[in-house]
Amino acid sequence: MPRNFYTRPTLVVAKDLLGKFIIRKWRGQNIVGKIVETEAYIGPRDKASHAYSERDAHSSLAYKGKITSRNKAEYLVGGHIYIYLVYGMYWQFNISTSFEGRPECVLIRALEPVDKEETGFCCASRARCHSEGVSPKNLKEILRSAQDDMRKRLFIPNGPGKLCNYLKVDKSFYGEDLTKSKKVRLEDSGEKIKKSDIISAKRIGIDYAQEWASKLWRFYIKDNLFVSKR
DNA sequence: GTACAGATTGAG
DNA sequence: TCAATCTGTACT
Repeated sequence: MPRNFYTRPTLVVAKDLLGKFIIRKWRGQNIVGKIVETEAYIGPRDKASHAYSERDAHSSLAYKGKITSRNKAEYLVGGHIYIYLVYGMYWQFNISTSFEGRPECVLIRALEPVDKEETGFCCASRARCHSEGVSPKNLKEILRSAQDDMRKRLFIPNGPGKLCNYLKVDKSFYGEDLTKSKKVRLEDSGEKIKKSDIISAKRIGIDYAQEWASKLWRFYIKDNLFVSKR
């Protein structure tokens, strides 16, 4: 995706990211996932944002926010990777949005695994149904068994920490430019997600953020099986 | 230097 | 419901 995709308003980007492919080049192969769940963080007034600061939130310079060694990638022009560790063990993959100097970003919360076929991309779940000769009706059962198989390796990218494991990304991707990187990029899948298939909900794990905790800034594709559990 | 909470997760 | 696990940040 080009720069001007990422520099639009953060809530627009967060919704528009649904259905896009993340393509990670790793050891000569492509690891691909379709984005199915996102969350917007709009600092520094947003108390859930890492750019929030009590001191700056109400000043006329409130767009500035605090800058630390952890959150400085949030301030880069849209299209850069902001990645950090939570709870001492899980990486969180974010994409900066808006202009340089504006600490706004989108957290990627879940992907649907995608296989790259000779004919192009297709969804792994569908490919597996096809190869095993089962109807999509039995998809849930298949996914459950696949999940059992892979649980130990956290390979199912249905959560923000798990998708980093799936994509093989870590702190070394901090500040990477998605429009230029040779290791990871975003691509339009050609799939247009209908407005009625985009669900808005409260963001997860930020109950401390007071009035900002109730903002409906989490977006996911309706009925998609890879949306993180709640 | 030290204390402490956290944009999660899977097990029980 | 709970604990694993460790870094960034604030504060002494």
